[in-house]
Amino acid sequence: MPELAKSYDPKQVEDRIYEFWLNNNYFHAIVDKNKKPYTIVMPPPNITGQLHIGHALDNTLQDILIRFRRMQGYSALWMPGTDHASIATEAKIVEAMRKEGITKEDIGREGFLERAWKWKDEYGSRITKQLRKLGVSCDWERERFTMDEGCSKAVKEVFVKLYNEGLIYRGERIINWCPHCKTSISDAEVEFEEQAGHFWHLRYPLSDGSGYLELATTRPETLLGDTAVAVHPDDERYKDLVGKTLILPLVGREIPIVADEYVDPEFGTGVVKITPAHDPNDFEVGLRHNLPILNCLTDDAHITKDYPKYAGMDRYEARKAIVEDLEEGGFLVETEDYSHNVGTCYRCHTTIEPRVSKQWFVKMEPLAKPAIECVKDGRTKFIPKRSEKIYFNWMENIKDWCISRQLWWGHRIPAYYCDDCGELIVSKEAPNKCTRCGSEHLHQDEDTLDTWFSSALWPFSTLGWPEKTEELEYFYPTNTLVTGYDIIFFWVARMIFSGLHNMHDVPFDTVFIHGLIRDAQGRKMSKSLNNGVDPIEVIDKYGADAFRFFLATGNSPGNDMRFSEERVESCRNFANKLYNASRFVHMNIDGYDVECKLPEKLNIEDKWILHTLNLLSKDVTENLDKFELGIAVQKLYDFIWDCYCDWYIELTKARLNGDDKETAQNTRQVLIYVLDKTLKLLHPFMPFITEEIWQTIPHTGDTIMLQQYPKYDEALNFPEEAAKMQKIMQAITAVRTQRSQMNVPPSRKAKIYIATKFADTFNIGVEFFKKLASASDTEISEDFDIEKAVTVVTSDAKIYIPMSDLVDIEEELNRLKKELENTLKLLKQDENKLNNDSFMSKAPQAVIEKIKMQAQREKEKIALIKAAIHELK
RNA sequence: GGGAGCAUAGCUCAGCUGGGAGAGCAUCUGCCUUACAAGCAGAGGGUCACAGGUUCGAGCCCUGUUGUUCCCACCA
Repeated sequence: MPELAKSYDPKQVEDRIYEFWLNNNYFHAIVDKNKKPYTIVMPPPNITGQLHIGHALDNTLQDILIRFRRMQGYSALWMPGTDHASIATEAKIVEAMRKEGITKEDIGREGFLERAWKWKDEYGSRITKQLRKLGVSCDWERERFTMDEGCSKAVKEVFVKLYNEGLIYRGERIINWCPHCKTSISDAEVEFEEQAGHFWHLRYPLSDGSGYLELATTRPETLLGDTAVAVHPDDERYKDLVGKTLILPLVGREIPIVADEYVDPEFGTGVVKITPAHDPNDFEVGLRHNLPILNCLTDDAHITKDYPKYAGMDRYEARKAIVEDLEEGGFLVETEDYSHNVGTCYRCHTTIEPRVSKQWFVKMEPLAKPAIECVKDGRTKFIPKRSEKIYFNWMENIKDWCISRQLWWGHRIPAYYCDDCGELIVSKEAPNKCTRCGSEHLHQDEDTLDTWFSSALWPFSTLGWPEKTEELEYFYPTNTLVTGYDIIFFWVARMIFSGLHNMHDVPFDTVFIHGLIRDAQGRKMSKSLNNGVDPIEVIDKYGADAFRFFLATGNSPGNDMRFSEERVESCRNFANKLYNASRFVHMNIDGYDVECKLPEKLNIEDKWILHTLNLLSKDVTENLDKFELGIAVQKLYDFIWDCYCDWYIELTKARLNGDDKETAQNTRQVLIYVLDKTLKLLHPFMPFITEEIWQTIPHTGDTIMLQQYPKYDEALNFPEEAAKMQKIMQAITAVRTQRSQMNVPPSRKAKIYIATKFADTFNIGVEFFKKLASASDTEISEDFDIEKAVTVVTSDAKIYIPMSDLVDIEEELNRLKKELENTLKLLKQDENKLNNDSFMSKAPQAVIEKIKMQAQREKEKIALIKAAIHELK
C-alpha cells in the first residue's frame, strides 16, 4: 500500500468502488436452488422525484438488510425500479407545457403521451442515479418501471380478472375531485387540513309562507344545488314540517323537508341543507330520499351556466357573491367564525370538491378480509408491531377504491364501448368488434388507472407475473418490505390484498416500518419551509458511509428521527477512525509476509479481543435478525473504537516493537484477523470504506461483499482470559484516573507497585502498565510496605504510586474514605438481597450468582481500601 | 369522536425477553504518547414527566394524570 493520507477521503473511493461492484455484477441475484432466496422489492421512487432524505433512509435500511443476507449466503435479490406516478408526472408536464403556452388539449392525447415518454427518458433515471451514490446494491439488471411492458401486462391481467369476478365495477358515485388536477382521487389521497372559515346561518322560507327554517352551512355556494333540507325524524321541533316544502333562496326552486337519521339534532339548529351533488353525506341522504342530483360546479370548480347570475365564477367568488345576495335578500341570519377540516389533494393541496361522476371502483370488502387475516395470523408481520394497528384500522373501515383517473399518463383502462349498441367490453386485448352487435365502431375508455393500482402488483409483476417464471417461483413471496408508516395504506395494504388475491400468498413476510426524518428542530421537511436536506450534498461533504451510518444510528423501528449535521460529522469521524486503524495495521504489516489467519500461540490480550469480537458477531447477527439496526450499529461502533482502537491496538504496540520476532508476527496476524472480521461485520452499514480497506489487507476472495458474514465460533470463546484481561484493564484505568486527577502529565513516569492475590495475571500485564499507565516500572507482590504513596484500589489489587512530592495525606485519606463509603453502600445493597428470602427463592439462579460474585468483589475491595487507609495513617 | 407514539444528562436520542442508567454533541481538566487533534487520557452532569399498582426487584409491565406529536373519522 502506498503512503496514505492522514484522513480518509470518501471522494477518492466511493465512485470507484461502486464501479468495481457494478463491473463485476456482484449485485445480480440468480435463481440458485442451492441457496435460500432472500428478496426485497424496492419501493419504486417516482420518476418525477429527486432523491430526498426519506429515500436515503429507506434505501439505506434495505441495503443493510440485503448486504447482510447476501453475506450470509442467501441468493439475495433486491429488485429496483421506478413508478410512473401518473398524477405527479402529468402535473409536472402540464406545468412545463403551460410555460410554453400549450395545453394538453392543444396537442391531444397522443402528442401528450409522446411528450411524457420523452420526459421519462430524460428524467426518469435521475433518481436511480442518485441512489447509486448511496451505495445501494440492488440488481440493476432487473430494474423495472411500473409502465413497462411486463407491468402493463400484469395490470391488464388483474383488471380483467377482478372485473370478471365482479370485484371491479363502474358506477356513478360521489368521489373526491381535484379541480386543479381535474381528476378523481381516492379517499387515501385526500389530506385533511384545518382551515379557518365561516358558519353562515341562513333561513329558508316555507312555501306556504308560514315562516322560515333556519340552518347553517360552511359552503353557501352549494345552495344552488340544494334539493332538500333534512331534519332528524325524532326532532320534536320540526316533526310537523316534514313533508312540507321550502323555497330555495336566490334560486326560487321548491325543495322538500325530509327526515333523516344522519342529522344531529344537537348540532346547530338541527337542520341541514342537502346538496347531493357536492357532499358525500348529502349524497347518501339523497339516495335514501330519491332526491335529484343537481351539479352546480364545473370540473374546475366554477359555477355552471345553469345559474347565469353566477356562471363562470369560481367557488370562492361565488361564495362571496351568494352571501352578499343572501344578505340583501334577508336570508342571512348571522355569520360566525368557524374553523373546520377541509379535504385537499395530496399532490397539489387544492381543496377537493366532492363530485358525482361515473368512475371505476374496486369492491374492497372481499379483498380486505383475507388481508386482515394474514396479518392477524402472523403470515405477515409488522415491525414494530404497533404499526399493524394503522393497517387494521384502515382495512377494517375500508370503502370501495376509486381507481379511475381522468388523466392521460398511466395505464389506460382496458374497457371498450360499442358506439352502436353501447356494450361494455373489458378485455386485455383491444377487441375489433362488438361482442354483442358485431359493430366495429368501438372506443376505449378514456380514463387511466390510479398509480397505486400498478404498484400494488409490484412484488409479483416485477418477477414476471402473469408468466410463471422461475424467478417468481423462487423469489416470491418476498421477505422484507421496508417503508415509512406514511404509506402503509397507499401501498402496503394494497400489495397485501393484491398478492393474496392474485398469487394466493402474502407478498412479504415482514413489513419493516421506519419513521420520518425531521429537521434539526423536529419539523417535517417540506418545500414550503425550505428546510429539506439534500442527501447528495451530505454525501458530498461527509461521504456515503458516514451518511448511511448516521441514518442507521439511534434509529429504532417506526420512530421519527431528526437530522443532525453534528451527528453525521461524528459518523464521518468514525469512518476516519477506522481508516486510521487500518493505516496503523498497514504500517506494521507492510513488508512482512502476513496471512489473515490466527497464529497458534495467542496471548491474553489476543484472546480477550477475539472473545469480544466473537460475542460481537453473535450480537450483531441477532440484532439484524430482529431488525434492531440501531443497536447493531452502536455495538459495532463501540467495539471498533473502544475495544479495537483504544485498547487492542495500544496493547499491541509493545509487542510489535519488541525484540520477540515471533510474538510480533503473531500480533500482526491477530491484528489482521480481527480487522478482517470487523470489516465484514461493518460492511452492510459502511460498504465503501470496508471494501476499500479490505482490498488492501491480506485476504482471500474478490470482494468483501460476498464474504461470509462472521458467525459465533466456539473455538474463540475465551471467557477466563477475557476476565483476566478485564482485571488488568481496570487497574490501568484506575491508575490513569488517579494520575489525571492529580494533573500528572503522561510524560512524568512513575514506578507502580501492585499488591494483589492475582500476581500471575498482573505479571502478564507488566508491559501494558508501562505503555498505558505511564509506569516506569512495575513491581508485583502480595503486599508492600510503602510510605507516602498514592493508593488506588480495584477489586483485585491495591496499587501504589509513590509520588511523594504530590502526596497530600489528608486528601488521600478523604478520597479513600469516600471510595470506601461507596463500596460499602453497594455491598449493603447486595447483602440485603442475599438476606432476602423472597429474593433468594424467586430470583433466577443466574441473577443470584451474579449478586454473590458482586458482593464478593466488593468485600475484597473493601478490605483493600481499609488496608490502604490503615497504611496511610 | 377513535387510536397511536413520545416524555431518560445542557442538547439530540439509544436502552433488545424486568436483574446496578448509556452514546453522540456540548462543558471542564491534562496531553502534539511516531494510526488518527476528525485524536488520546480523564472528569462533572440524570427523583428515567407525575401519582398509584404488580413484583424479591420497575426506565422497562398495569392503571390514572399532565404535557407533546401524529394518524384515522369528520357534525352540515
